[in-house]
Amino acid sequence: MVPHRKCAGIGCKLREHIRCSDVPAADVTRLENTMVVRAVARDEKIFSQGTEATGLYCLRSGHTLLWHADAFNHKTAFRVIGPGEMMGYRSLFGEDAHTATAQALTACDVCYYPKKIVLQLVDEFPGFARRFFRTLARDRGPRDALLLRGQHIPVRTRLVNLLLLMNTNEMCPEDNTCVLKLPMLRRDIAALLAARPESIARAIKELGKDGIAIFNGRTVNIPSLDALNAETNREQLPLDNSVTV
Amino acid sequence: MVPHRKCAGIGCKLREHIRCSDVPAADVTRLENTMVVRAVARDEKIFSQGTEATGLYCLRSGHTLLWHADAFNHKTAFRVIGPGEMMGYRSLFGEDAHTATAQALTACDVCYYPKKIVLQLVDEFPGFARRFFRTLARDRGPRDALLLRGQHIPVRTRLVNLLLLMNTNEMCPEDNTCVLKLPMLRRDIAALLAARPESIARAIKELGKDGIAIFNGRTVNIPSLDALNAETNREQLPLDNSVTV
DNA sequence: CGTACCGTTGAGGTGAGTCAAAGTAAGTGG
DNA sequence: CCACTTACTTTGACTCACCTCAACGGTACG
Repeated sequence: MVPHRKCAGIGCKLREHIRCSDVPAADVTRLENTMVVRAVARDEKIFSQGTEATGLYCLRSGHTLLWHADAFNHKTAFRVIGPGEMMGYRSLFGEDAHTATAQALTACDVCYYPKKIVLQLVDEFPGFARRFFRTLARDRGPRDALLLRGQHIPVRTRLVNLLLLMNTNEMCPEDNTCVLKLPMLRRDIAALLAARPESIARAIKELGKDGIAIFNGRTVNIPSLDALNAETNREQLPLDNSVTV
Repeated sequence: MVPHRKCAGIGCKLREHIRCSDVPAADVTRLENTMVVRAVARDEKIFSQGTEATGLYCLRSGHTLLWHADAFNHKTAFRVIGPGEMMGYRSLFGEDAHTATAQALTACDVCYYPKKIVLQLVDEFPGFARRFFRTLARDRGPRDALLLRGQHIPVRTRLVNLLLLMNTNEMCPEDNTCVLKLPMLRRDIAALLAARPESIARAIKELGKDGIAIFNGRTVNIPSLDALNAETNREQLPLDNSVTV
């Protein structure tokens, strides 16, 4: 697999924050020493809704799905976390229990930073805090939700939005075509789009028939990114994806 | 009008943050001096999607609707801001243009704090920053959206969820009944629930017929809060509403 | 006493959910 | 390597909640 561009160099966004902030080497070492890396198997849960937030998680590799379950266990996925991205920071700073469950879509390597040291660094180093504020404020969750879960948008268009979102996270040639490998099952796509797997299958069939996106298992062939873009009328919003946060 | 409990004493959540933090009196005075209070008429915009975020807004009185417009101007409301609540902080810290428009549902008094001084205080006083982190992390927006806009939830239930959310913001007697005055039009309710005004009217009629919530213009009579709660199976999530943040 | 907007009601159409069943891929053990 | 199990995916028929369009009633305001 081609290494993700956000993985190149350093590993995860938290360390990127650290590196670009006014944190002395001694504290960086302290952070590194308390960090734990854990290998997580597919379908395994990294943290669970309702449990206490004890630290910060960061994906070194793999993909994770964040979902929320309501009172009668109706699961609603709202975010895909890719390599280099952090998760669990909302509950950490909210001082609440986790409001979502993080479940591995693929095998993952997860970095874990204990709450105590993260909060210490935030308190002591304003530059670090500022970067964190920015990440928190730019959390893509609410923004993505509008694109992926708005019911005035048909399922077909929501699926296209998902492809475009996943595309910004993945390698893609510059020649207006693209081959994309989705890390999730149909039922996960359904949970993300607030639809049923059957509806996803039908939308996939339609997109294939129209030559917009040809699905082959989890591999998606996109003959023309322009045509894909034309399917949706979303505006281009700046995303918090770049290496230099 | 009965004064809102969050308005009693100090006025807004930002000043509450300040008061409970380690900020010296001199800096508090500095903040007070740069603050501007503006009277805003119904329907007037406080800030607009796409414009630069130059400061922080806080409602001293009145209600405001936050909505987002997509490329073809399809408006989607996602949050009602009540007295004492802040808005615009997401764009402020994200260093992005506003991704939503704030429009007054009723006449409002709005406090405005320039970006510069807010960021200064955040940098200088960790206790203040910490409180802000908490507010940012606990932003009700994403959470409310699940209750108000999930399409697996019927419009009738979404309307009940809205009543329950508005209820936590308003005065309400303890005897299990409640009279609620909604600050918005039917079309605003529709925008919040991602539905059409006609569907809202039909849901209102149904709730009245069943004696769950009797609408009379913008006044809603709720004979039994228990019955209203029984209409929905939402879990009780801690809200960032209390005066002592 | 219009004009304009808001709110309600009705009739009809449809996208997506539900249910059931068949098809396909992916493991597992002999 | 093949039977077998299991889980995932797709398809079809049916249903329904909500949307659309259109008309009408209410209320505020000049």
